[in-house]
Amino acid sequence: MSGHVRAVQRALAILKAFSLENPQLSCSELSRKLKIHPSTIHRLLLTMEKEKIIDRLENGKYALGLKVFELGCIAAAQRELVKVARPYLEELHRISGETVNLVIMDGTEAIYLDKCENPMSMVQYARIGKRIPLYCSAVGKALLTGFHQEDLQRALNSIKIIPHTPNTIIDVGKLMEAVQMAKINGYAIDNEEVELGIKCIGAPVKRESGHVIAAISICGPVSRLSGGRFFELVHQVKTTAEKVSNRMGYCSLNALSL
Amino acid sequence: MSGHVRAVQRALAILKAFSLENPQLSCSELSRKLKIHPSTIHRLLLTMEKEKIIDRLENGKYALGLKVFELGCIAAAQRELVKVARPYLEELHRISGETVNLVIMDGTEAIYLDKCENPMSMVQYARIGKRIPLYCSAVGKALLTGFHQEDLQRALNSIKIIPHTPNTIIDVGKLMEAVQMAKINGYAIDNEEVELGIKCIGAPVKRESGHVIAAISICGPVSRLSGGRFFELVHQVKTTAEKVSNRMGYCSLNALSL
DNA sequence: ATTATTATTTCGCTCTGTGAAATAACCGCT
DNA sequence: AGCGGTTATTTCACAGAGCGAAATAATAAT
Repeated sequence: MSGHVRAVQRALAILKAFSLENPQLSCSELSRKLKIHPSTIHRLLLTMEKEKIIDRLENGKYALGLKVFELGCIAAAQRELVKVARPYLEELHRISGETVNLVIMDGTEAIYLDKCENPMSMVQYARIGKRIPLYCSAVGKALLTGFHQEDLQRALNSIKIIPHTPNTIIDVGKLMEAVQMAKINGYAIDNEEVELGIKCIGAPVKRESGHVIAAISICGPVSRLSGGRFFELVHQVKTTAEKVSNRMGYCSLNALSL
Repeated sequence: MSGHVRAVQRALAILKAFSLENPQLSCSELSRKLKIHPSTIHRLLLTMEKEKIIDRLENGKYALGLKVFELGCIAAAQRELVKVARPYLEELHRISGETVNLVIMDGTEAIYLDKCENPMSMVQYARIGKRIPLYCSAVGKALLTGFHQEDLQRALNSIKIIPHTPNTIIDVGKLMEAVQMAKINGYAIDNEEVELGIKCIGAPVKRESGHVIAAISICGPVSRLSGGRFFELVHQVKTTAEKVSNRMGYCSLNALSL
């Protein structure tokens, strides 16, 4: 019938139980969290450890293994989008000097696929593989511009909105407006809505169908993303997103008339 | 008795079948490659697709999914070594201006855990998650310095040595010598043994036990890694590796007498 | 030392995952 | 179109794989 091999489902559930906040777990923790008999957890862990998918640490706990890391790199490398976008991200980073991100939507969040940042920078704005809410980030809003009115409505209603800063837009109506504006302008902003002091400019990447498949953004301290420079950066981000869109097979009227 | 849940083993075998060279595979390809009945492959793929571990592409083939990417990032982030080494790699990159790598041993190869390179550089020397042979790379030899004579002998004999360039050392005796030298000097070199025109300098990272757990290297075109600058870079790589070793809990007499 | 918690092994029973086979979809040919 | 060949997908009855209760061993907590 449909896909359900219990042992595998459970093994995957174990893998997914690990997170950035909780990168190492013991047998019993997993057992409790997943409501699976410790004996079974143990057996599955052994199986995965043998395959280097799971590491057992000195402290007896378990963690994601080297093979997961390796597979993750392959998963990233195989994504056409990453390959295509990379040089454009680098160019945008070079001309802007700011941290540049590439994200895609996954469920009700966005996930960082790639980034370029000054390796000597003191702050790290994002981390590849991390997730970020759609409703308060520039990339998130840029992604949401791909939705039609009703879908957007539905999507925003199904998301639990948590205020991260005083600036976070928590009103669905205002959010819809913001996305609407982003759609018209071709870019979205995050005005210290995720973190105070940090501003972002995001623009959507589209496929030939016009379907939004990703978003590109610039992030930085408010001081550097304001005044005349702000509009300059907006232009750069939009241009970059358009270039990647074209390479992914999207031709807007804009692009044609350039 | 020990870890063997067949369904899981097979699911993992499927995941491992994907590689950089072969990032997308069809049901039947997998079936042939792994000698597993197509029906079973299909069922396992469905199970994993449901969990976003596997993606089904437009062309009907399968690829590693977004979740694998995400888990891979967690696997990387959880490694203490990566966290500890990162700032030192960046410092080395800053002072040297060259591409810097961090690798660990895995089986009979080394695997890139992290790197710092000029994002505007034209060439990409390595890719995180990629593997590189022990016998011809600087990092490889640096890692091999952790072995005792007999283990080294055994290790080198069990590896199939493939000449990558005319400079690749294919004679086990000469290799042993090279590793011996590296052990004495505290650094290893790759003198265009992997790729013509590219030179590397590698140094081992050790734990408190003195056990070699990783290696750090600098890579670049021959022209930039020669003359007086070469020895300067050797010093920088060694110093960096020592700093990371210390942070990982290794105190050499050298380090104490600094 | 005593208890509580966790990790690991054993083992009999059941229900799961398996693979042969059937069916359907999809090529590339002529 | 129609026809062979490959591949994807579904069905189903059976074997034996994986499950979990329970027992045991190893740790941690007090």
